[in-house]
Amino acid sequence: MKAAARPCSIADTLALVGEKYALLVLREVSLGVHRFDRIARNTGAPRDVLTARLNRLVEAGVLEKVAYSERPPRYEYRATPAGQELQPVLLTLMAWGDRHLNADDRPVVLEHRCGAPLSPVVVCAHCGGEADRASLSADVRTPGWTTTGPDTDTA
Amino acid sequence: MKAAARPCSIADTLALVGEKYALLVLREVSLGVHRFDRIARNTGAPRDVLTARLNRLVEAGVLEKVAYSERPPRYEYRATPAGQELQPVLLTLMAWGDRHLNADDRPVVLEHRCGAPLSPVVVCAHCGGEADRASLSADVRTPGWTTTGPDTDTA
DNA sequence: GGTATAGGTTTGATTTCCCAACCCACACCT
DNA sequence: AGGTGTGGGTTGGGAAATCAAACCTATACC
Repeated sequence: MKAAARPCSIADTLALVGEKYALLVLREVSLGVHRFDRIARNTGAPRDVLTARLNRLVEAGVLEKVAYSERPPRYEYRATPAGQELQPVLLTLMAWGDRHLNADDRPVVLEHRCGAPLSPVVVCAHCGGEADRASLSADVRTPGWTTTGPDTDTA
Repeated sequence: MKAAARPCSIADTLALVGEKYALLVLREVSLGVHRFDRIARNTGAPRDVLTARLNRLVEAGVLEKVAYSERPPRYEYRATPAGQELQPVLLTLMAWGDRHLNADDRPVVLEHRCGAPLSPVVVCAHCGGEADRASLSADVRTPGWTTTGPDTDTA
């Protein structure tokens, strides 16, 4: 047996969208870029890799193919509701890069409906308080996996 | 010339933490697992890959090596402030996986200070309103790059 | 007919990833 | 003193993913 890793939704999500370019494809789609050629150029993904990513994301229900031409048959890629729910991941990644990598000039600035440039904050849906390190405690539900690792591991 | 991809903080951030296992390493550190062997087991990362990731994350200022023993010299890895600021990325990834991949039983449940199990929501720091697709508009600051691509396009 | 566009597929070279084995310095036990 | 265990890696070679460029199919445009 092969010493399985910790069961975790982060790992499961990354197994789907953690491959190279997958999240950049989602970025483009969510910016309104829906067609193969343009996604390829905007992300820099090789075309064969892009084909693989698109198929996988469609299969996973994150994107869907929508016909925009009958003759010749042509499709574009749009985010499903599940795909749109990945937007928070993109927002938090962007916020971190804006702060730590591109502090002096941000390549893209999102404007919120309220009129301000968006700085995204993660809060608790229940109380509205910020969800940072200090305000959270983990409840690990898999027997043998604590925050400090599996106790006396079976070798 | 080589048809550069869109300038973007998401891409820049992923160039750092988008390689395989990088975010899982961060997950472990943020769960209180700081040592090489245990991080290796809990993430499933091969040891050489883990060595490469840890060095890269230290070099990038996301993790730091802290000595916990002089003789023999031994180090553990801890998140810097910059590393702690990646927590929102982990939270949003986990939330998506909890909802779409592990809806029936979540492997880890985080409890917020308020007592409720955390469901993280991304809001605008300025007005506190939720930041979803409909409430955002993009301002692309790099000449030639719009939301529809570098040259002409119809949405 | 010739050219352009859109969305791929194929080919072959280059990078990563993976995994088992090995190494080193020390602690602990006998 | 010798043997065993632990922590934190490094090394080597094979498997898999990525890359760039060329190629293919179908249709529209001139």
